[in-house]
Amino acid sequence: MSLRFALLGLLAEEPSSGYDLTRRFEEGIGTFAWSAGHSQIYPELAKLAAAQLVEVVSEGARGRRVYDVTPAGRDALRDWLLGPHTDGGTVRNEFVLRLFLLSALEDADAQVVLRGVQEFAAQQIAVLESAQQEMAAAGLARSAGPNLAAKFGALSYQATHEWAGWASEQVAWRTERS
Amino acid sequence: MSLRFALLGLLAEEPSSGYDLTRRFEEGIGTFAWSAGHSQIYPELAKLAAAQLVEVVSEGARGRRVYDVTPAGRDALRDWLLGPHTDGGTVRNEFVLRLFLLSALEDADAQVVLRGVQEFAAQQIAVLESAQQEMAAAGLARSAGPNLAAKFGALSYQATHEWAGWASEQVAWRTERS
DNA sequence: AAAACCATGTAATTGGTTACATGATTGG
DNA sequence: CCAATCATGTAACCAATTACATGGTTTT
Repeated sequence: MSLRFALLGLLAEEPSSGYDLTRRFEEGIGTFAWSAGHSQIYPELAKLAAAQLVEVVSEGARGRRVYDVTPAGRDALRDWLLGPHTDGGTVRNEFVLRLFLLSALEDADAQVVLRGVQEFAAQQIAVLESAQQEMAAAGLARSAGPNLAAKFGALSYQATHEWAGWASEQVAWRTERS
Repeated sequence: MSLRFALLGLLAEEPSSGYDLTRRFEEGIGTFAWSAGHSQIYPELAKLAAAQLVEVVSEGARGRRVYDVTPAGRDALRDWLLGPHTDGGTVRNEFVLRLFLLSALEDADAQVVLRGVQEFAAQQIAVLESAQQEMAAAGLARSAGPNLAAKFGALSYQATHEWAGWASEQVAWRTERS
């Protein structure tokens, strides 16, 4: 079900072709929230169009078809976003899974991984912050979506960075005690 | 592939039955990293046993079978954790997806959701912190796994809380300008 | 005795990834 | 004219969820 709404939301932000949407899933939204490949996107767009939640608004070269949400699609999206989200849905995140399983490693190995994680997080923070400054400098044409995503990413990586530091201390403390 | 390693990791921390593992996926690891239902776990345990990465270490009432990782399983897990993790894998997180699509809502609606998110995050932080204090008070028997998870959760929710506040300001600013 | 919970499994369906397939357009 | 990229689609396979199915044990 989530893919439907991801597509509706992306189209609500900006009308796009299936190809465009595939690219957009490789950016912020794909890194932190949800991703999909083109082989999943094209059939889903067809279904959404059949349900009249999206429609083709222009056709271009190479069979390119740009979709936009219909008013019905906007309503469906709004209902979903404002509706009850009791369970938060299932989560799949291989990166975080690795972090959670670290305690299965010997201390020295765990420290190596934790240092790597910290480095990676620091690097990502730097990338996102410089991107944000570029965007701000390039004028006010900052659309909400990418901006929200970048901020979310920066804060998430900061949390990861801090966690890795804390975890590393815990492991060191455990090593000393033994 | 990830499920295999999730199971190996959980068993490395503590030998468990399929039923136990199902419950454990409903806690920290399921909320932040990876989850699975029993109908996926039992067949996967059978496959892991066939590959000699896990083994049955005891049988109890009601056909209960407790599994533990074998040395080969431990090696496989270690290789995976220390191996190259170039792409971080795909991410699926419905909660975060909702956040990313918020910009499709009208400002007033978005503010309602953002306030809800902030409240939820604050509440989760409180729950996790009190749980951690309880654990600390209950003595030193704090195993690494749940502890790491709780800390990760607390930091993640803090990031979410901060993000929601920031996003709310952004939306308010956009509202005024229009 | 009944309800709640422990404990395991399989089958049917849906969701998602990888591989296969084709062709147009643009830039160098 | 060649390579890169744009653009769309389907098929085969694997992963995951939901529904079906059974029975033992503990608690009230």
